[in-house]
Amino acid sequence: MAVGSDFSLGSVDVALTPAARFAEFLRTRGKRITRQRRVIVDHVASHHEHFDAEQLLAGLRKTPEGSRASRPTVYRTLAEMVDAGLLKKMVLDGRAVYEHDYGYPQHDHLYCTGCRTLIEFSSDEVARICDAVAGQHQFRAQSHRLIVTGLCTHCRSSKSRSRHQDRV
Amino acid sequence: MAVGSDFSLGSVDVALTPAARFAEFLRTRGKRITRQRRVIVDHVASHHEHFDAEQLLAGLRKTPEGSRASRPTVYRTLAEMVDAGLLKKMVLDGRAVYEHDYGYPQHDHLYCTGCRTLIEFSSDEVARICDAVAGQHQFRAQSHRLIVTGLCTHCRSSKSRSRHQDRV
DNA sequence: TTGTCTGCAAACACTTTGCACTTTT
DNA sequence: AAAAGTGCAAAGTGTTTGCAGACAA
Repeated sequence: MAVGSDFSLGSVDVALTPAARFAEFLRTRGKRITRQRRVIVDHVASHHEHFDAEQLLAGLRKTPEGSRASRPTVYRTLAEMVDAGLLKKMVLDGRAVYEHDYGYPQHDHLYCTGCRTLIEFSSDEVARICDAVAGQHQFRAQSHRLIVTGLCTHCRSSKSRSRHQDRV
Repeated sequence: MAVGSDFSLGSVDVALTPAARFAEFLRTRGKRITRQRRVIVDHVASHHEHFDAEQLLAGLRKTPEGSRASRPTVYRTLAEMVDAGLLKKMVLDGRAVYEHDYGYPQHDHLYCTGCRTLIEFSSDEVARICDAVAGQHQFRAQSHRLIVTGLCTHCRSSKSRSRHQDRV
């Protein structure tokens, strides 16, 4: 993941707000800082849960500001935010789910097939293993994704009721 | 190519051929052993690489036998084979990829975004970590999936050429 | 002004489904 | 004969794209 700041005067990068970081990203790419892009980053930055495009769109439409961002624009902007290193994308049950990646520590997930909830956890062992394995295969690891699928306490109780299919 | 005998006199389950295992699965579910299901399992069992529905369909259509299995039937049968524990499904670049799961040891993958190749590796440490983490969160782990994304040696050379987008 | 962005509608890839007919049991 | 399976065509999902008008620089 190439993150670096093009102009580093001190310890710049880390202190930037997501919006500022995105603005910088756009600027260095000759892209424009439009109203919709601003509204979208702000909205995303103010919500810290995992979300998908549809949820974001729904959230935006609750505000007069965000109502003006269309679905295509939301999709386009999400892709840009991933490029900018603000968001991380993963695919669950056939749709893309996003989470914050800027200023957030590396982590992995437990995924409950009952309630479709993601639980975060950290383990530096995982990263260590990835590096080791990559090395053994002359592979240049860029990132990894570990998802432990199962049932959370809550869903384990109502297990027999809910038909939890294992789509991956 | 279906190999073995359907009647094992010694150690049962593990010794079953994929086709036999599938037949048993179908039987116990009141499902029927049709020509297309037979052709599909046999074809799948005789190819040991990762594949997606389209590749399987293409492969089937090269044989007179398999030509009679339609796309919907292939999809339906793949789902059944996953249920039967013969195949494991994962999603990469927006389409489902299958791999053998019957009689194959647990493993994880390195995924090259350049050539979209999966490289298998095993690490019991990973399973250990998953269990540990699940325990800490009162989570009942059913399975896990670890994918290390990056570039293989080959693609690392032609890195600048190939536009390797990071869809996940 | 210039060139990027946007919204719309249509297109997309992959997968699933309704239904009349075919097969297995 | 009864029940389950199949193929076809059509419908879904979630996401992407072509294009003309809107807008940031």
